[in-house]
Amino acid sequence: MERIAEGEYAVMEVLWDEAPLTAAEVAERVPAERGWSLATVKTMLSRLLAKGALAHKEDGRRYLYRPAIVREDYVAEESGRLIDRMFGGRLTPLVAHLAARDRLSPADIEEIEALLRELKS
Amino acid sequence: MERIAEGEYAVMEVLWDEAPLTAAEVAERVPAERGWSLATVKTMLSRLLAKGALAHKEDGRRYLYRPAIVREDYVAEESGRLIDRMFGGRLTPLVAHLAARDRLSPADIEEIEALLRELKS
DNA sequence: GGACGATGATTACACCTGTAGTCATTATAG
DNA sequence: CTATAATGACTACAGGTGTAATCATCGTCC
Repeated sequence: MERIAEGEYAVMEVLWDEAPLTAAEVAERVPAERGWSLATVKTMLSRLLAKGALAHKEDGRRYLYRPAIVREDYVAEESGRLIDRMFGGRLTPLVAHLAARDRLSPADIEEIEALLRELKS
Repeated sequence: MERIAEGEYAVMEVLWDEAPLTAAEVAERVPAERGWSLATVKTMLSRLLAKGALAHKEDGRRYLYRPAIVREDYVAEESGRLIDRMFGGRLTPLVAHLAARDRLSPADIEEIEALLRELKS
């Protein structure tokens, strides 16, 4: 599975949320902050097709695009990569790190504890 | 703080671990899997200097390199970026995700629970 | 004192990425 | 039928990145 770039990821998000879509529909749904032209979105779509991250089906003279990779898999790969690089593959140091940087509210802590309790049962 | 590329990060790791070092010493310590020549390491060092991620001190006719940014800060930025992009800024979904992908052993769960207990006190 | 080795600086180059513009084709509106 | 609009394909181009090679300089060994 080839690497997906930051910008391309924005396109994937759109299609993971709703598919299939035409290029124009994708362009409409990309977050406005990107300020992308339709041409830019089309470039992204082509590159993602070439990378095998999207699939397409002909619909008359245009394409309907659809994810060819599962979001969960991609997210797993990316988070795994970060945790491997920065935390020696261990999640605990990441949690400790975020806690130390005040990225964890008491509510977060409660929530994670509840999740872990559930995992054990 | 400018962005540090994947390869450059390997050099930062070396210097976060031990500093100051000369270019040759850094090259020796870069993980062998990279298979980098000394020239490549020198390029990395120059770029990191230009980005302000490293500082250098002259030692005769060579440099001693030393990190100019704190590892904790960099790691915080990168993990924050990933969590924002993929988990809407919340840590809980990340933990849930890793659990669902069997990246959490019972020992991990224990460890995180202990950490959270400590955080609450 | 001249060859040699180490060192930072400079240059090289292909590939990826962000950000489009242009082109050929075809369906469509009038 | 013809002008127009939509669409994918192709082209463009600057900046970042991986991966070096080359160059100029300076200290050192014989």
